[in-house]
Amino acid sequence: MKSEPTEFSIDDLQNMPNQTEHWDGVRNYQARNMMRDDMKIGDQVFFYHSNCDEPGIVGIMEVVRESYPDFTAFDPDDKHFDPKSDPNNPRWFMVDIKFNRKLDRTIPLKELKQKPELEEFPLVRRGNRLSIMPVTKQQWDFILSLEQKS
DNA sequence: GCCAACGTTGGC
DNA sequence: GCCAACGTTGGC
Repeated sequence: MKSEPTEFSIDDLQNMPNQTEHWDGVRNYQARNMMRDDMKIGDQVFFYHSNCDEPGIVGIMEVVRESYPDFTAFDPDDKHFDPKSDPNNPRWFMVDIKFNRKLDRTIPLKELKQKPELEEFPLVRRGNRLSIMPVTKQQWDFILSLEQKS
């Protein structure tokens, strides 16, 4: 899952009560579907910092609550307000995410792009703009194996 | 700040 | 249903 650290960083997550926060503001159908249909309690998730000095994977979190309506879509004062999302038939969903740990170092996007093992990983594919994307077990293990290097 | 690559919108 | 125009994302 991506977030701009100026908006919400892994430190912000770590400092939340219970180190837990709802992942609101996703307004893309593909990303929504993954939260709504695929993310289950106990699933491990990489936290990715985007749009910053060193874009990359910075930590690990865990799903602690499965899909429920993103209430920020109902609030006209909220940045992510969407008048088309009806509380009786919500368009947008979110999950709750809990801090697990920071990686010992940021694993930069630049480095991930150089790895033939990650050719199929959506994050490094051209033009990818999804803020949430699936990680296979193989990709997960490989990425974690990079943590202690260089 | 630029711009490529998308996704969404809305006229027809 | 097509597609041009527009808006957003996000690396660089």
